[in-house]
Amino acid sequence: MSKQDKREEIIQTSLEIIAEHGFHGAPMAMIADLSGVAVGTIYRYFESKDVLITELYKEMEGRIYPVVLKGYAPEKPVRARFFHLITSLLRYFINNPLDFRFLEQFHNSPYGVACRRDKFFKTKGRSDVFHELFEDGISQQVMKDLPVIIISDLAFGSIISIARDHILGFIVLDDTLIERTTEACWDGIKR
Amino acid sequence: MSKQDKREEIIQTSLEIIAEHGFHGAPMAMIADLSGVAVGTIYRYFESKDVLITELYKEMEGRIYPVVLKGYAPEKPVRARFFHLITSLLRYFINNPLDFRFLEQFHNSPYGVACRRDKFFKTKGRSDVFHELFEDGISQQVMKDLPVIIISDLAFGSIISIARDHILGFIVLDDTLIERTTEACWDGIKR
Amino acid sequence: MSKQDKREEIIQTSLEIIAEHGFHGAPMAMIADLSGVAVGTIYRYFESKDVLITELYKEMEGRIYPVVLKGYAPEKPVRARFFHLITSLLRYFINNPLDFRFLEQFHNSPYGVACRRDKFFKTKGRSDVFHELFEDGISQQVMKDLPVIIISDLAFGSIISIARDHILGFIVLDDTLIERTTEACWDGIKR
Amino acid sequence: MSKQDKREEIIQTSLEIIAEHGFHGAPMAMIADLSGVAVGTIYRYFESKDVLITELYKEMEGRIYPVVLKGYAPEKPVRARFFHLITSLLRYFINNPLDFRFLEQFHNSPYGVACRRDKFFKTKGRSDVFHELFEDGISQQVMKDLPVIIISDLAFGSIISIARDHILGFIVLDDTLIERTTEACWDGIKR
DNA sequence: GATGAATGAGCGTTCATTCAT
DNA sequence: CATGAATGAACGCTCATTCAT
Repeated sequence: MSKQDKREEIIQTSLEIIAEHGFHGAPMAMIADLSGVAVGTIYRYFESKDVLITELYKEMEGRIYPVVLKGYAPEKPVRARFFHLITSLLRYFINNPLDFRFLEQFHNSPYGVACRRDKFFKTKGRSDVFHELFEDGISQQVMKDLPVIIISDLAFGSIISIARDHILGFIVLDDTLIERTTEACWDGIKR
Repeated sequence: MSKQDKREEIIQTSLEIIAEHGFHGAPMAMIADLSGVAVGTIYRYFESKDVLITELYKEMEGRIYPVVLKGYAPEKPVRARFFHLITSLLRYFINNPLDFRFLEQFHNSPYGVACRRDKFFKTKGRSDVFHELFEDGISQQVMKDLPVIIISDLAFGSIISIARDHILGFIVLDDTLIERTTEACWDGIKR
Repeated sequence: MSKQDKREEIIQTSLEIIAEHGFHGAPMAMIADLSGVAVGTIYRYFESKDVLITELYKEMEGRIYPVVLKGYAPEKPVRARFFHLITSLLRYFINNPLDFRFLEQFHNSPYGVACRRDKFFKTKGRSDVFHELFEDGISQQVMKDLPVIIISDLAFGSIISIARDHILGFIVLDDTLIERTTEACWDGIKR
Repeated sequence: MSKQDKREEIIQTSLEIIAEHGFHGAPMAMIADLSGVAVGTIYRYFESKDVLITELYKEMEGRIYPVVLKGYAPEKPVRARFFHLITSLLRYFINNPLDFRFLEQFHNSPYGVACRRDKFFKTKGRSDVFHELFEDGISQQVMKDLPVIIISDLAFGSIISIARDHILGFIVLDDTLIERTTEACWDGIKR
């Protein structure tokens, strides 16, 4: 097994265990076992459990962005872009429930809060696609004149809850439901 | 100190510590210390830490419901009732950030998932105010014709995210902002 | 077993293991085992291994001082006082080889160096018996006009080496040998 | 880099790290890193860490002896020889504090005790310069009629303590102080 | 020979839970 | 009933040593 493969294996196994059992339910020894490596080996790839988790998060971002942005056309109208991003994200979560569960664990933890705070303060200058979209929407008066962060919460809060319920098996999201749900989100934020 | 008082004290202290430091950051010894009782005593009132946490959650519900339902008039139109419930809940979270932090910890944990699952299957028969409201809204064709659970996610997902950002200090919700935010939520689910 | 007894037991066991195997050769688990308590129990009495070791050192000082000072008469001439202290100390080490071995381990370790440094800087004002004796000796022109610390090294360095060799079994110190050795030490520092 | 060079490099690096951080503070990986070789390579030159340390000690002796013996004239009187050896040794320690620190670590450890014991039993037959000097001194009735080992402790114990305090910065030994200190040592052992 | 990734026993420490007082 | 000292399994992490390349 190559160095890259082993790193990948550890990442993937950690993802699975943490997604299923949470951070405390994922001892390094268990991750090692299920990864088929010795405990010490993990520490060759990740300085500490904290670092492993943080890297796992970065990995996650690296996986999601390309998928969600595939076919994204920044020149299209705000509404179309919103639909593209939201349905893509929703589909990603549906297709990758482990990623979703991990992200939930992550965001609800010291790491996540720190990360959120970081983003909040650092994004002032640069911008991610979502932020950009919301700012466009507001300035073009297509979206409500509310703080970006609230627009963001309205949209993400909703679809994350919905994704969660789908993954827990409380609803089954098919294409029409995804469409109509996104529509509802749009209704919430559009002017 | 009476039996009830002692129980209350333990519940309250647990709430504070868990809200601030999370489940792992709240050892029984610390809870005991700050509650002014012995560790063993906690086990007279709660079979285990798990039970304590679950009870804490029930306690929480018992506190929130009365506050949120205060002045609630089931005979009023769906829209008015929605506004009442959502703004009340939002205000409750704003005024009781510890409760909010605890609930977030709780929902994002094995307990929370189990609890959600329980509720989902048991609520089939009986009904809570929110459920009832959403069902009314849908059947009266005031709300979108989507599964109740999705309507619910649209509304709650949003306002929970917003409450979180307020508590983390990323936004400051004043009365107008609460009003306009609720309005946006309504836009999302109204037909 | 009383609380005091248990603390005493842990102290004594630690002393024995550390004296024989050094700090690294004395894992908490081994100390616990031989003390007849669980690992966790040690942590009720000592915050950490570092603290345990530091306390052990204080304990040691508390044991040695009274023994060495027994019958010490500050009004006697310098030479007599020197003989009293040095032979007492030598005898103490001979009778308590574990204490001696521990002290050697301690002094040769981060703890010990820090402790030495502390003493060096703090003793400027107050004074221990030995310091006082050496200062008296120098000012009365009975001892050589060298820095106190050098006088101290001349005396202690010698008798510690001698005690070590006795404990290792390379020599057998009897009363006459102790007497003559002390005499030699005295010759080294007397004017 | 030649085989000899590599060995030398490992020895020197180990010395520095161990002198500064002690045995536990000197992991093989760190030694390898700073030596510019791979961990595995060290094991080609030294069977184990224990062996490395023991060899390091031998190396040390090999370095000190020539320096201390430089200009040593066995035909000179005992006193002159004593002065030569003791001041040379003291100067060596002052000029090579790393060597001194290492030797202290070494002597205060299982290795050191074993080594001392070895020497004690093996030196019975053959003899080192110091031993020889002390035996000469005693038989010529220039030194006190005490066991050689005690004479040795009187001298070495003192100057090692003094060297330590100089290296720790508690005193500053200049030429006169070295002279007077050696004189004091001599007073201790001379008849 | 040299390499350094892999190993896993072992360490110091924590904390939910028990039970003698 | 209340207490809190005692327990020991479990955790994150280190590092001397091995061995495939």
